[in-house]
Amino acid sequence: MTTSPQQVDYSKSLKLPRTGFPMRANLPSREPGWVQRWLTEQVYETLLAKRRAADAPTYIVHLGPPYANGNFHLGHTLAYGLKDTIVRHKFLSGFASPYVPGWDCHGLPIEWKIEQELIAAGKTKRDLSVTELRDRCRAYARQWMEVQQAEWQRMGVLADWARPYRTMDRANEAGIVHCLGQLVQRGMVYNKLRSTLWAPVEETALAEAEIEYQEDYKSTAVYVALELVDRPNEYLVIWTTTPWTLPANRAVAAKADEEYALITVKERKFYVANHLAEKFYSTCFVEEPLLRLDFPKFIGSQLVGLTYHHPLYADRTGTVYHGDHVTTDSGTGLVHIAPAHGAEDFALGQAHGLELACPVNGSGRYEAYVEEGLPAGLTLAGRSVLDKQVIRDICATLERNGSLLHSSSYTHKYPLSWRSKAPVIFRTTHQWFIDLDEATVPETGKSIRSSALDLIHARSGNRGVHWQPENGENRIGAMIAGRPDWCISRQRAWGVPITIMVDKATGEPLTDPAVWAHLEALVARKGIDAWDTRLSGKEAELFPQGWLQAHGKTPNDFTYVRDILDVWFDSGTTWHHVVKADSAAGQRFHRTDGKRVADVYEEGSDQHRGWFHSSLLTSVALTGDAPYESVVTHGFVVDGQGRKFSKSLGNGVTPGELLDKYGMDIIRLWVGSSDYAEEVRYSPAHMEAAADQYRAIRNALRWVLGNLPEGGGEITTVAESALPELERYILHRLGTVLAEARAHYDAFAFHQGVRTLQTFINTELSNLYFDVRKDTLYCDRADSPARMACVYALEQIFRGLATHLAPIIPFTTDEAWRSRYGEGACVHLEEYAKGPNVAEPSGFEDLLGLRNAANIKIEELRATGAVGANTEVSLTYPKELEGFFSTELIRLVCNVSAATAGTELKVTKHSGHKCPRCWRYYNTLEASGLCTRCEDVVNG
RNA sequence: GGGCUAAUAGCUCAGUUGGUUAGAGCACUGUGUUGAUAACGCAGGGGUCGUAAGUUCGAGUCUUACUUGGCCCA
Repeated sequence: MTTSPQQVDYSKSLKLPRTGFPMRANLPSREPGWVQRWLTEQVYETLLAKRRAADAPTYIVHLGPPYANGNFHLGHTLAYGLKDTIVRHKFLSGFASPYVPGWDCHGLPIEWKIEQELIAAGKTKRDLSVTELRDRCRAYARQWMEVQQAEWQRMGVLADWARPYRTMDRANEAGIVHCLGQLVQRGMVYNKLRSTLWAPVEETALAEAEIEYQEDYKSTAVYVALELVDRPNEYLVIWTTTPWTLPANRAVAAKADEEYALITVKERKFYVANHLAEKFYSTCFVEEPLLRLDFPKFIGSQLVGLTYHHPLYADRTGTVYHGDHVTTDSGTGLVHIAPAHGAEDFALGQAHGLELACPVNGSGRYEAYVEEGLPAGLTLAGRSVLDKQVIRDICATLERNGSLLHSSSYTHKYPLSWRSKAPVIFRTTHQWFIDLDEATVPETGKSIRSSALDLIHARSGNRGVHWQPENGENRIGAMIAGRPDWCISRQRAWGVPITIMVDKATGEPLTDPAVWAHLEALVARKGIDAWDTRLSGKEAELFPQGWLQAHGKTPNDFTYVRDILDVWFDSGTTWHHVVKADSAAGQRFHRTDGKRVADVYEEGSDQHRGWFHSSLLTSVALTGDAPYESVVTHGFVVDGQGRKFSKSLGNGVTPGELLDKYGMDIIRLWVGSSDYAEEVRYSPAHMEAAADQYRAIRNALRWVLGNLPEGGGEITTVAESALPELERYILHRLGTVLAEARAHYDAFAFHQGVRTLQTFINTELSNLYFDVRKDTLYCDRADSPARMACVYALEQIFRGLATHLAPIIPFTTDEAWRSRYGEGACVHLEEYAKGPNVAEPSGFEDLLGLRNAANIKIEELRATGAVGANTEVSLTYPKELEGFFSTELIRLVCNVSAATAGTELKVTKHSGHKCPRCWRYYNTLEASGLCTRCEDVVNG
C-alpha cells in the first residue's frame, strides 16, 4: 500500500448536497422575470378556476382603490404586500379568493393637476368645457394607473390584472348613480345651506386643502358701537377685521361666564370685556379723559338676551347670545355675528334660527337687496366686498351715524385661494347632504347613524363587524357617533355628477325609480358627460322616453344640480358595484354562503375616517348591513426612531430604491416580521436585518433541496412505524409548527407566524436536525433505511416550509418549488402542506437537555484545544438514561463519534482512529482504512 | 384642544385571568469547522420592562399623572 488512506479524496463517494437553487438570490434582477412568468402562465386565473372547480368556499378581500396620481410610496408597498399575503394565505388554505385591483380616479387632486397644467400654459379651466376638462383628467388618471399598475405588479401581487376596476369606468359611474338614486328614493338626501370657504375669483367653494395663508395680510379693523334697544346711550362694542360683513350682522355673541365692564365716556356707556377694557379705551379714546376707573361689572350671561340696533339698518335689531367660541385675547369680548360669513357664526345662527342666506353672490359682490334700508349715501349692490373703497364707504357711513369708534389697518393671517392667491371669504351656499339621523333605514327601522353604530358595536342583535385591532371599534364608533351629516356635494368638474333633478314646483328631488333607472342606463352608456346634455339644451334626454308627456312636464319644470359627488362616495360604494353586483351576476366575486359582501377590508388606520367609514354609511343606508365581515388595519411606515417620514427630515425612501437593492421578498419579509397593527419602522438597518433573515431561510431551503431529487424526482414514502425516533420527533415538530404558524396567519398575525417558522428553521432544523443528519445523508448508502427516512422527512419539511412561506416570500418559494418539482409546477397553485401526523416520541425533551449539557462540556474541552469538531469527541452519559434512549440515538443527537453509559456526563477526546471518509472516530477501522459502514458503501 | 393608540435587551417581537432569578430569533463577542463555505455548528455577554406616584402580601401585567411617538379631527 503506497497511498495512505488519508490522502484519498473520498468526497466524490459522498452524496453531498447538490442543487440548481443558488445560494445568492439576485432578487432585484430576477423577480421581474417571475412577475412576467406568473402573468404569462395566468397563475391567478388558473388558481381561481381550480378552487372554483373544487367548489371551494369564497373569501373576498376587497381592495380600497389607490388614488390614480403619483408613484407608489413605501406605505403602498406595505399595504399591498399585506393584502397580497392575506389573499395568498386564503388561497393556500383552500379558499377561492378573488382579488381585483382597482383605482380611485375622480376628485380634486387630479383636477388640480390639470388646472396647474392649464395655468402653466397661461390658461384657466374656463377656457375648456367641462367635458374637455374631464377628458384631460381622465387621460391623466389613465397615465398614472399604468405607472402604478407596473409598480404594483412588480410586488408580485396575485390578482385579476386582466380586469381591474376604475371608478371612472362607465359601469362604475353608473353604479355610483344607482347608489345615489337609491338614497334619494329612500328620502335620505336633502339640501340645505352651509358655511363654505369661497373663492370669489374662481367662483367656487374650496376645500381646506386648497387654502393657503398669507401671514401679513392687511385688513381694516373697526370698533363699532351698537346701541341697545330701550337703553339709550348704552352700547355693545364689537370689533371686526371684516367690516364688509356688517350688513349681514344678525347677532352679537358674548361669553356667559366672562366678566364685562361698563365704561362711561362722556355721556356714553360701553360694554366690553373687562380684560380688554383698557386696551379698548386707549385705542378709541386717546384724547378723552377717563371719567371713572371703577367700572360696574357684569358677567356675560347678564348681557345675553339684550337687543341692539343694527349700525347700518335703522329698522333692524339684533340679539346677544352666548357663544362658546368667544375669546378675550383680542377685540372686545363681544363678537359680531354674521351667520352668512363664518363657520361659527353659521352654527350660532342655525342654533338660534337667524337668517342664514348669504347677501353676497358667487363672485363676491353684494346682492341688490342689501341696499334696501341702508342710510342714504351708501350704495353696496353689485360692489365687491373686498374692494377697499367699499370698506371705506361703510366706515364713512358708520362714522356719520356715530357707530364707528375707531378704525385702523390691521395685519394678520388670512386665507387665500391656492390657485389665484386671492383672498377667500366665508359664504353660505346650498349643499347636498346624506341625512344620518332623520331618515329611516327600512331594513333596520332606525336612522343610518344608529344602524351603523349597532353594527360597529354588535348591538341590537347584530352580528358585529370584527375590528382588528380591536380598538378600531372605538375609533370608528366615536367618529360615526360624533360626525355631522355627510355633505356629498362639491362644486367641481372631475367627478360623478349629482344627477338630481329638482321639481321647481315642489322644491323636491325627483324620486321616480323609472327616471333614476334611465339616468343609470344613460351614464352606463355614455358616461358622466351624459348629464351635461343640460348644457346643450337636451335635458329631455335625461328623462325616459315619454315620461315628460305622461307627467305633463317639460324640462323647464326642473332644475338640474350642477354639483358633483364627494369622491369618498365613489370609493364608498365600490362594495356595491364592484363586488355585490358582480357576485349577484354569478361572476368572479360569486358567493353563496350568505356572508356579507366582503370578508375583509384591509387598509391603513387613517381609513377609519375614510374608506371604512364611507363604505359603512352607504352600505348601511342602502342595505341595513355592513359591507364587510372584518376590518383589518395597519399602521404607517415611520423611520428608525419612530418618526413619520417627511421631506423636511429627509428620511424618505422610495420602494424603487429598496427593490433595486434588496428585492421584494426581502421587503415582504421586513413587513412580515413587523407587527403592522401599530407603526411599522423602517431604516436601512431594518432592511439589512430582513436580508439576514432571508439568507437564513434561503440557505435552509437550499440545503434541503440539495438533498432531494430535482425536477420532480420521486421519493419513497416511509410509514410512521418505520421512522427512526429522530424523524418522528422532527416531523411531529413540523406538524406542530405549521399548525401554529397557520393559526397565526388566520388571525392576521403574520409576524407571529413568520417568527414561528423562522425559529423552527434556525433552532430545530439548522442547529439540530440538519446538523445531526448530515452524516446519514452524505455517507450512508442511498437506500439505507435511515437515509430514506431522512429524505422522506426532508421532503415533508420542504413542502411544509415552502407552502407556509409562500404568502410571505412568493418569489423565493416558487423558485424553490420549481427547482424541486420541475418548471411546470408552481407553489402558488398548491394548498398548505400540513406534514404527516406523527406522534411525539416520549421524553425527547430530556434528550435535548442532555444535548445542551453535553455541548457545554464539549465547549469547555474545545477551549483547552484538545478537540475541534464534535466528531473528535467521545461521550459518557449517565446510566439512568439507559433504557429510555438507545446509545446510538444519544450519540446521534449529541453529534459525537461515540457514546457509552457511565456514572455521569463526561466528554473526552476520542482515542480511536478517524475514518477518512466520514470523519467519525472508531476504535478500529477496516483494512482499507475506512470504517465498516463506509467500507460497505464504497467497496461493498 | 378632542378621539383612538403605542412605549419590554442594539433590532424585530413573546410575555395567558397580577405570583418564584422577564423569554425567543436576529445582531454582537469568542470559538470550531471548511463535505450547506459570500455558508454551517457551539458557547457567551446584553433588558428591571418610557418616567413618577398609587392599589396590592406581591405588578412588565391594574389605576392616575407625565414624557416621547403615530393616525384622525378641531
